Amino acid sequence: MRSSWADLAANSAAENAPTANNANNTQAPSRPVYVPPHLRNRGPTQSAPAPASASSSDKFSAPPLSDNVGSRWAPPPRNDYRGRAAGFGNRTGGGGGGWDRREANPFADQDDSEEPLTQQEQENTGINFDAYEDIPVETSGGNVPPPVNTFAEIDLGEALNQNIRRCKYVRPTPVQRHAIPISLAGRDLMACAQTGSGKTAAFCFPIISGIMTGQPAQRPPRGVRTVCPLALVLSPTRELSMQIHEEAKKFAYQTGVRVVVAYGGAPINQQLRELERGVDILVATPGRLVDLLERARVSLQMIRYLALDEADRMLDMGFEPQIRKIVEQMDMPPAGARQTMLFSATFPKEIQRLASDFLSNYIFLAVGRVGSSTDLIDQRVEYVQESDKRSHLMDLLHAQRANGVQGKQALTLVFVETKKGADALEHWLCLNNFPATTIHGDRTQQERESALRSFKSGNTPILVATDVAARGLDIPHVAHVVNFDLPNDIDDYVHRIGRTGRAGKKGLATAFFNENNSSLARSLQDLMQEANQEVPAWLSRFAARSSFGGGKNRRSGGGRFGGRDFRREGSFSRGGSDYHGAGNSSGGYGASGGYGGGYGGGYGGNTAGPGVTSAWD
DNA sequence: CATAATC
Repeated sequence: MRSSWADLAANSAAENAPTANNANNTQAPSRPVYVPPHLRNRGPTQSAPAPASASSSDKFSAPPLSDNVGSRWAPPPRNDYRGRAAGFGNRTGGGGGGWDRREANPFADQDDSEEPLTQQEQENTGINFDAYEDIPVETSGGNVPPPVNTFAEIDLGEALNQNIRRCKYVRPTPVQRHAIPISLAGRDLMACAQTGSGKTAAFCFPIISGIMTGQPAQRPPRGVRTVCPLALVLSPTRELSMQIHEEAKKFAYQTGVRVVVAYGGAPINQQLRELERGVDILVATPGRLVDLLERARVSLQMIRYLALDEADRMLDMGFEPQIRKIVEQMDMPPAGARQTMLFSATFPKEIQRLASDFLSNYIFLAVGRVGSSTDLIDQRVEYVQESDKRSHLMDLLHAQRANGVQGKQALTLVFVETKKGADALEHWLCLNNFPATTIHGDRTQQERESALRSFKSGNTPILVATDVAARGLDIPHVAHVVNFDLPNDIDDYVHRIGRTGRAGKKGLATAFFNENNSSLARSLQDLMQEANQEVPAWLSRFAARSSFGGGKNRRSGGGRFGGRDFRREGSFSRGGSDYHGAGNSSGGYGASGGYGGGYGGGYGGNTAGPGVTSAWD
């Protein structure tokens, strides 16, 4: 279980109590004082660097994982980060010198080893590495750093490596193999990769590593309550920000790098307190961040890293002004003076054009979608009149009920177009004895979070959602995504069905199509064709009828990628095999199989051995 | 047109 605020407060109080007595010779306990990351977590009275014997030559023997479970704190590791100034090697966890007085163990909810793996965990280890062997990768931009095959090749430092082990990641995912070296080289990046492909780690690892190795930050002026994060991660929904925060805390555990989240719909005071305890990486939704900036509680002047998750959504009509305000009109260093990383599963080229304002000499990276070419997601389209949708859904749910494992119904995520529609459908499902709940923007944040929890746990195996749940959310074991109402944009469809078939597992996606969705017919047909799905004849007729002009909804890059570098438009010829290697592509490893060998574990199907997992998120 | 995003 996650530590509640009450727990944290209690811990914090307990921690503060003894130090309050010798407040004369140490930092005032009630007022957090900025301490650069490399000086944090040292004993309160240690003002000089540790003796050289504690430096990077010291070996840290990792404790067995089982030592880290339960409620006790993990033993403080020695972060012998290679290349750091010698003598800073003994940041001890919970030392109280910095702003990490006590850091909740984000791995505390890991199972004890004596407890058998839950079915969920067994499935989590069932990564189908074979499915990734032939994922196409395209990079463009000048001087692209070569990809790596293992985490060991990347020098992330011992603390981060240990967290990677704790996460049970054994090797980097395709997007990580390419994106991490690019980011570590200090380059700006625009990356297209399916959600669930390990993007969070792909931008978190370089940020955390960079903060640990970088110059200590300047102290902000005394007495000012403004905090100055070094990295900013923006995402379009509160739940996604929460998820990124949870992940990032694991990666940053005992590195001395502090991650704080801020989003709306929750009391701001608690978030302010967390910020005042210090922040290196701020994960936020745009609205709450603007609020914090206007209150001058946060300043962006020290930002070295900017990451936009679901970047195409962040730059679409609804979000763009807020993002521009944050990135261009506050006090953030300009492109070139910071490192900017944009990630999304889809990247329409109009959005790429907008996004290029935020980037400087960037590298474009596209990693083929995992699910599409390998049929991990079984996509079906059924012709259903509006008036028949409910009974049709009932049929699907009945069928799904039989598929449930261990008496529990398999998780079904039902997307609708409107918030009212979501409430109505949930109500109707409950009336008909289907355990359903709903998540959308008219619900309180508490309701949204409890709906998501209840769905994830299987207590309410049917979740009716608007597009708030379409992107990025990692909900393991969604067996079925139903597009009760199809979206107007094919990219939204891609994101929605991406909630299933995750981490190399199979999933089912059913869409209800009727005349109201004519404008989507062509792009849906194309997408399904590219994914080797069976396209019903009636859909092709719709597509032929409604797409004379080519349509606004055509996908920008073809099937294997969520997008293609818009800087290369013009040299691009559709349908050829000149997909890779054209232009200034980073020759040598772009083509399929050109970097084979990285996944040669020989784990066929979905039955990899326990503990064998990848950094899929 | 909808969806999301501060109070």
